[in-house]
Amino acid sequence: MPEGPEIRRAADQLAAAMGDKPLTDVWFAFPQLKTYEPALLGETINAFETRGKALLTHFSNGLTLYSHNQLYGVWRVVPTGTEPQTNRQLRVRLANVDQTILLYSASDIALLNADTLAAHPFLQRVGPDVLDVTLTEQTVRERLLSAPFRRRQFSGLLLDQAFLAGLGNYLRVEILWHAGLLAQHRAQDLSETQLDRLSQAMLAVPRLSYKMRGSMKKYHAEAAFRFEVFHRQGKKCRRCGSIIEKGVLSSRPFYWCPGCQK
DNA sequence: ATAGGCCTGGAC
DNA sequence: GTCCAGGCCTAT
Repeated sequence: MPEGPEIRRAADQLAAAMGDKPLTDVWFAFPQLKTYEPALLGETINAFETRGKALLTHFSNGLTLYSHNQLYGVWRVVPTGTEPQTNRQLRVRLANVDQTILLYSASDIALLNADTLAAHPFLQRVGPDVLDVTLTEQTVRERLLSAPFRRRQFSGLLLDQAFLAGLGNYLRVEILWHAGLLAQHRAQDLSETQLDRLSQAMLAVPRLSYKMRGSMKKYHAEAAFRFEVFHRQGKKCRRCGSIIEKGVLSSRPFYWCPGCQK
């Protein structure tokens, strides 16, 4: 369940399912987490927080479950007592009397306290979250122009969670199309107008994706975020009619419109 | 900046 | 079986 908007949507669903009801079942697959099961039983969940693609489940006793879904982890919500049949590896189960949340396949899971949370290697280095409503275009613009980010090509910069948290490959591709920029460009070389367009797109595109309930059509068949270039190689750009191209940048698939992005 | 490895599931 | 993927870490 990959990029920031999808993780945040999952967090919303988990929060709605668990509410503030006490936990009646706590189960972890990993042996080193099993010792925490009794301590969490009867506790409640204070909040599901996201920091980019990391999900933090804060329990009422002060512990926090850190989980990162990488490319493959997935959360499910089911009525308690109706665990689905699946080939996926169950890693976490938390339940109250009504609802059960299940985390499958994720391998990057830890239980943290206030101290270890602050010291966590990923959380320590992530930048501001693009879905944080207090993050403004002005702040993004200043960050783009600050050292060392100003010298870095967008191909790598937009995937770097230390720059901004929550962007991933489809958002990188879509943001650069919306801003009309090439992945080889650097902030230090942009005009004022280009900087405005980029900082605007960096917030607007992920926020629109979140509003549209993410990009994952398999899970949200109705209305998903619409890609303009991602996975559209060989098709016509809806803005200029040019044929969309595909390549590899920062060892990830990259898509662009040669007519719109120069 | 880039390559390779890790982890897992789905498409083929 | 093979390859690819929306991620991220480490080594170079």
